[in-house]
Amino acid sequence: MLDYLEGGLNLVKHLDEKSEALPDHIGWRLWQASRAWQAEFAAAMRVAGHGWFTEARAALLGHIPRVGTRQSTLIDRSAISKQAVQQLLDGLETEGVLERLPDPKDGRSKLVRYTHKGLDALRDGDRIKLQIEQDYIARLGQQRFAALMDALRALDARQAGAIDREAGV
Amino acid sequence: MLDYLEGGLNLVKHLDEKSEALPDHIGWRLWQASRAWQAEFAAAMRVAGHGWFTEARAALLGHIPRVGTRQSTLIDRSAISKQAVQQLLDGLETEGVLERLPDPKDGRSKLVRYTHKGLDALRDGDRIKLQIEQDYIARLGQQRFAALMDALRALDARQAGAIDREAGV
DNA sequence: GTAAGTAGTCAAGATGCTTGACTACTTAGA
DNA sequence: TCTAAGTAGTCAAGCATCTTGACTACTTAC
Repeated sequence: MLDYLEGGLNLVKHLDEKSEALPDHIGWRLWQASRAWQAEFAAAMRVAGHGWFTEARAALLGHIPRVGTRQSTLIDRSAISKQAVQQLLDGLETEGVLERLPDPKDGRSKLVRYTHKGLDALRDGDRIKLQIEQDYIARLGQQRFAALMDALRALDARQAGAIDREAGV
Repeated sequence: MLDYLEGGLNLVKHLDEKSEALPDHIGWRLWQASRAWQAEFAAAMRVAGHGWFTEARAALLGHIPRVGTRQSTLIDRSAISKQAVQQLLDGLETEGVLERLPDPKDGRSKLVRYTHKGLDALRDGDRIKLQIEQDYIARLGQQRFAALMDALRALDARQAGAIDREAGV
């Protein structure tokens, strides 16, 4: 193997770029596409003045409906530990995007709610999502885009189903 | 892994209960699908005895062809800083997955090469990828799966094009 | 042969996550 | 009604991943 490398950089380059293609399986493609979307969205959000926006925070916000939610619900819903959720909420609260209120129904619990600033960001986010989607449709064509969404939704349904079976539901 | 999938289940539940539309845009779907694939793959790798396997390391290994590569090439190719690449390589070297050799052609440079252990992991990884893919095909159907891959490849091509334009190529 | 550029390293720090240990409150049940 | 168990949230410490800045060693261009 080293013989190849010692044989000259051109050969190595050739092997790298032509003979051994970069990964082209579904996992790699999904990862690349997801990263690209995240990067595009985050950049647009920063341009729109939401400098506090990060990927981790976005992932959490994706689980908070506009009407707000209980912190414990959020913990159940997101895939991370309650301490991680709490730390992210601390940051978002400091940024003024969210606020936490005591739950009048349960003295242990807290309600997480968007501030005005948070709702503004959601609105901008929706606009940016639509813009990116329009761009994707323009490049893929309506049909291929629809097929993409359809397949992704079907995959999601399959995962929920898998859990149902595991849980004996 | 299960935590994540459970999150997906709760997502569905939430839709039923509160009927507030949760994210259903392309970015969210891509993110969910990508995370699910990563989790499934990583779990299978750990079961196969590759306990050192993590997502960050996987992302780096995805850029290292079987014949190995120069560290600087790896730095160019991956989207992270050279120091981050180095730290990941340090870890993988400690785990015995990779080794670094001086480049006989360039005294500054180092060659990154898989060890026997690393090549074993690649082989298991390929097997697992195929298994997951077969599972996806079984659930989506050949046609929908092909449409998914086609759309993802088309998106990737568009991004490469965008970069080319930015670089003035 | 020297100035500029490239490859890699070392160090310090930020972010995002983890586990463990804890307080405060609610609920179930003898 | 007590009390034990469970739930909601917090505090603290630590790990993994990634960043920027400063540096050494080597190569290349002129």
